[in-house]
Amino acid sequence: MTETTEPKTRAQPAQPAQRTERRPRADGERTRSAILRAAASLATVDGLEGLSIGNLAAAIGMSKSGLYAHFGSKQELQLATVEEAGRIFADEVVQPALAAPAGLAQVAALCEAFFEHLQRRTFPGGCFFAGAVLEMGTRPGPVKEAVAAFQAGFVDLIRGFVTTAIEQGELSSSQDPVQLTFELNGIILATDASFVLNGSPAVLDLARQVVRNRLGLGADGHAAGSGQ
Amino acid sequence: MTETTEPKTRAQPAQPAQRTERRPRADGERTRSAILRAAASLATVDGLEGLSIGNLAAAIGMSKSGLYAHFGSKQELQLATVEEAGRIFADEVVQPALAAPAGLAQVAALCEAFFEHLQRRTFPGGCFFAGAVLEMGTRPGPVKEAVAAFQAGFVDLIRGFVTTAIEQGELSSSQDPVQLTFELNGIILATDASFVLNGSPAVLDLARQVVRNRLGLGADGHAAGSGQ
DNA sequence: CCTTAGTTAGCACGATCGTTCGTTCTAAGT
DNA sequence: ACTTAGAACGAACGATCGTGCTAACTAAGG
Repeated sequence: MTETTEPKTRAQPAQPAQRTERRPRADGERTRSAILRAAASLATVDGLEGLSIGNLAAAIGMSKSGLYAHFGSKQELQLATVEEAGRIFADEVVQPALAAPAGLAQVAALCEAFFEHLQRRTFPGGCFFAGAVLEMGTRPGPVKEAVAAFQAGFVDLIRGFVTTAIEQGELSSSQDPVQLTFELNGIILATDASFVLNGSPAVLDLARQVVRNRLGLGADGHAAGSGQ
Repeated sequence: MTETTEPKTRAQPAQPAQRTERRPRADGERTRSAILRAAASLATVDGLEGLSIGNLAAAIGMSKSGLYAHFGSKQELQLATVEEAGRIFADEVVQPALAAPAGLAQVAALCEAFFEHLQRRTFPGGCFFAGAVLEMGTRPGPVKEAVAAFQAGFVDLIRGFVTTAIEQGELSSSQDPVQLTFELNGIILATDASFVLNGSPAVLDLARQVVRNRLGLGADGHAAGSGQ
């Protein structure tokens, strides 16, 4: 043993190169990012458990052992993949919503950003976390915990937006933010399920209309009417 | 070749023992049922793809090859498992709803039957189809088609109930049955996701309240008002 | 009773799983 | 320039995957 007790743990990006311990090389970091991007995509198709080292290595054109060296175990790879998916989700869904004005518009922006996240087909299997929640929910362990934490954070985010909208009088104060948040989360899940199953973006228009109606917004601005 | 072209397909229970072809034995049918019941349960934990012949055989205490003889391939086992899950779902969720009076009460009864289906913990991994839809949605083939068909049938069922409720004047005719069905399906999915992830029946009460409010029903039947 | 055919088990196969090891190459710190 | 250690590789491991093949057992129709 040359140094500390922990053998391999990474995950401290904010370390001031103290003590000459654990210094990842630049090309390694680039490869690791490429691995995780591919892993997040593959996981939406094969699941986090169905994701195999061999397939993943073949997908990015490197050897199993070379890839494996970046993570000490499959579980570490899964955890890093969840992290990566969280970053992507934060970039594509949360950030656009944060850029919107607080209140009802922010709630709508969050939903819209999610729908565009699906429509843009960032992942071939729809929303990473929608699948991961149902897959890992029955598998206790650190991976489930990570997925649950992200999901809880997302729900908290929605509820915060909803609460603000109520405080600003844009939603009736008789509305329960918890219930409305639950409904919006349900709309999001139903949209993802239908989109994944049918592969058609038609459901996104339905979902947008449902969100507008539920939030008491007019039909987008101009063309109201038929829909469905 | 002794008879028809199809080599092994079962799935015709209503056959009058014609021609002395394909006569399954009583003990075989019992075993097959036991296999499928265990398969449906295991699939809600490991997924339809993660379900392995070895695990399943060990779970019911028989050999891999003995079990395998009941189905010619893993795909056939998956198809039979989806069928079995469909039967269970029809018994536990659809039937109670069909027993309710047509109209708004039937919509509520369907949701309530689903919540009780979860609460009773028929499957350790929550709703079979909620998981199967997201898992198989990205995997083209007969299994996905079977899951999609069941899901479509369930949505049609809800929409039929909703439409009847509107026709009977129990719901405003300004409501779009497609949109309301989408919302109810979303509530169901969100309930399952939360229940699977947290394992707590607390979310069921929230879901029940959300359904009542969405359908314009008073808080349970007597005390209207506060409800928060 | 005897025959027939559906069960079931045992064994083994090629493939793939996650994982380990030893080695080579190369980026980076001195 | 020399040294150090991360990065990537090929090969191989034990285990398990789905899938066959064969033989013993047994319920059921004649």
